[in-house]
Amino acid sequence: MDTNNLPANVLDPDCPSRVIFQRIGDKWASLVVQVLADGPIRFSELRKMVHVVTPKVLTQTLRTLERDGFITRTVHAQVPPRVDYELTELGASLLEPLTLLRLWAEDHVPSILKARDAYDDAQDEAVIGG
Amino acid sequence: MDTNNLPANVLDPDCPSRVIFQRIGDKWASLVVQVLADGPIRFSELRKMVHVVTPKVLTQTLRTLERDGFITRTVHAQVPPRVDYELTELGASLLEPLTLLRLWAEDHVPSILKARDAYDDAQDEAVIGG
DNA sequence: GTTATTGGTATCCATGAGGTAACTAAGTTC
DNA sequence: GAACTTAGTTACCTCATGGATACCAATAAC
Repeated sequence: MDTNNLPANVLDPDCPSRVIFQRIGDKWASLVVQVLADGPIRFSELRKMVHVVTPKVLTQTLRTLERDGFITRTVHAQVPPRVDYELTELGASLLEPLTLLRLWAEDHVPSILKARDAYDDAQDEAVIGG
Repeated sequence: MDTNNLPANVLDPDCPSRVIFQRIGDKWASLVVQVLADGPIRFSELRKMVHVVTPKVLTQTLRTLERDGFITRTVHAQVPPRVDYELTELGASLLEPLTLLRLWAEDHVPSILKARDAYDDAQDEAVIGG
């Protein structure tokens, strides 16, 4: 391992990649990015798409994504206000790995639910068996 | 949208794929899976690899991964005890998308840090400018 | 009988993530 | 002048996650 060239390593708690890796795993951030895949969208539309997120939390999520360079925020001088959010090139580049992960999750739902049932049954038997 | 055939959709809060998608984003789970990529490993070794995780939290993470069918837990009848954790086929299949995401994160660390600096500078100027 | 080892568990506690609800700006409509 | 609109902000509260610490079981070595 070449520590001079700072090899990024998610397992190192001091490596920025670990922080970034976990930011991607954020409850809302990755969902927002995937909604933005269909093009620019305004705040209220986004709220509807990402079902059940409070304005406060959505704002927090969007600010963080903006700060990290994943999205841009465009305020239109209108009344009532109109604000559009759009993926940057960086944000768009995240779509590919993120989509693969989403597809994996969607594909393996049955396997995981099955594993859970089997595990829970085994637990029950262990308890009954004493 | 065909609701009878249950099209998996991460954006639907009631879809199991959303839960699973977010479990992958768990602080420790995805890290553990990536460590297990190198083959079976015992509890104490795992703790050293995933740097700074308390035994309680590691146990919780491992139990959840086991329940969801990502890993197996093998207890050897020895004293002192030896417990090995190993990826299942399901868990191993997650490695591919997860690795792509990790590589993305590691590759884009500089871009993100740069975006952050630019954003913070802009914020500072806005404050100074009044 | 004391100590060391491994893989945990039990208990308590602090942080913070996220939810609720009310409020604001600013112009348009009624 | 009251109400509606969008895109938030603010204050307040709650609950779960995760951290710190101590302890335990079982046996072998000393």
